[in-house]
Amino acid sequence: MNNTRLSTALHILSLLAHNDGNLLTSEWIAGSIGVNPVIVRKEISVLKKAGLVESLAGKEGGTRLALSAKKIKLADVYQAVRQSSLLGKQNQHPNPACPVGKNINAELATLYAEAEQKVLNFLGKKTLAEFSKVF
Amino acid sequence: MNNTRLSTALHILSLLAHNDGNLLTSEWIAGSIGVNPVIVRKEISVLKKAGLVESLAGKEGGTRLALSAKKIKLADVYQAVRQSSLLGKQNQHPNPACPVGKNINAELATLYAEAEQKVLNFLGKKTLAEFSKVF
DNA sequence: TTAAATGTAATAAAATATGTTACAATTTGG
DNA sequence: CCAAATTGTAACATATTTTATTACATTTAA
Repeated sequence: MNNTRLSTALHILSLLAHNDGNLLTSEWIAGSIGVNPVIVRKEISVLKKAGLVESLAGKEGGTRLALSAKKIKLADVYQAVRQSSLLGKQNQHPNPACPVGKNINAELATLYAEAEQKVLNFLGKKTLAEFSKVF
Repeated sequence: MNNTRLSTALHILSLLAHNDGNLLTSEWIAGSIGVNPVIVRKEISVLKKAGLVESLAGKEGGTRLALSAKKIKLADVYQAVRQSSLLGKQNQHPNPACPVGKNINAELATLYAEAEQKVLNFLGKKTLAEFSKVF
């Protein structure tokens, strides 16, 4: 997760939470984040697949939350944008002739999954409403 | 942490733990991981600064643990290789004229630090000895 | 004194992430 | 119906990060 995707997603969702029901355009959102509107549309596409937002095409179109901000957990957002293991990639070509090389990736997978679960538990207790109420 | 550095470090340390006291060369370690020996030496350099391993230069040189595997916590390893926030980068150019843009990075920093602390707590309970005993 | 190792800088290559352009499809209002 | 504004997405370009490689000075044991 060495990228800005979760930050971008939380920024988008915070803006939507602050404009409850109103449709915001990707261009307007992009202006608040300071990125290209296409980046915003791509991230919105991901959030849409997760059922967190909905969009209307065409003139006067835009995006709004699909759920109340109280019902959106930060864990849902994380899972929507998540691409790879939190603690990193496993070693790519471990030597199967070595007892450590042969088994390390399975062991790492377990460890990383457990660590990630701790983060999910934490993020599962926080809602978008709480996160965005300070703005 | 979208890289293999923690995996590589744990692989190195597991090999050292399994050869208690013996000096292992970067070339030998690299052969088990399946990477270039210079990658191993660079990672060892980082682990050395953290006080986890020690090396001897010259012929018959190599690297060994500087502490018993029971005294090395996986949190120490994580902190040694850690470079950036676990949950990613903050947004780079948020618009200060927007209430959300103005404050989001501070809010993200707090959230990300708390999440990372959960991982540190988890990894602080695990030792290298436990992690590597299965090999 | 030679061979084998570390330590590290410099560079190259590969992989990821971000940005941009373009344009079809959709939808509203005039 | 038409023009304007928007989404959705593909294709491509650029930038950044990660990994690999080469080179070589330094250290140390036999």
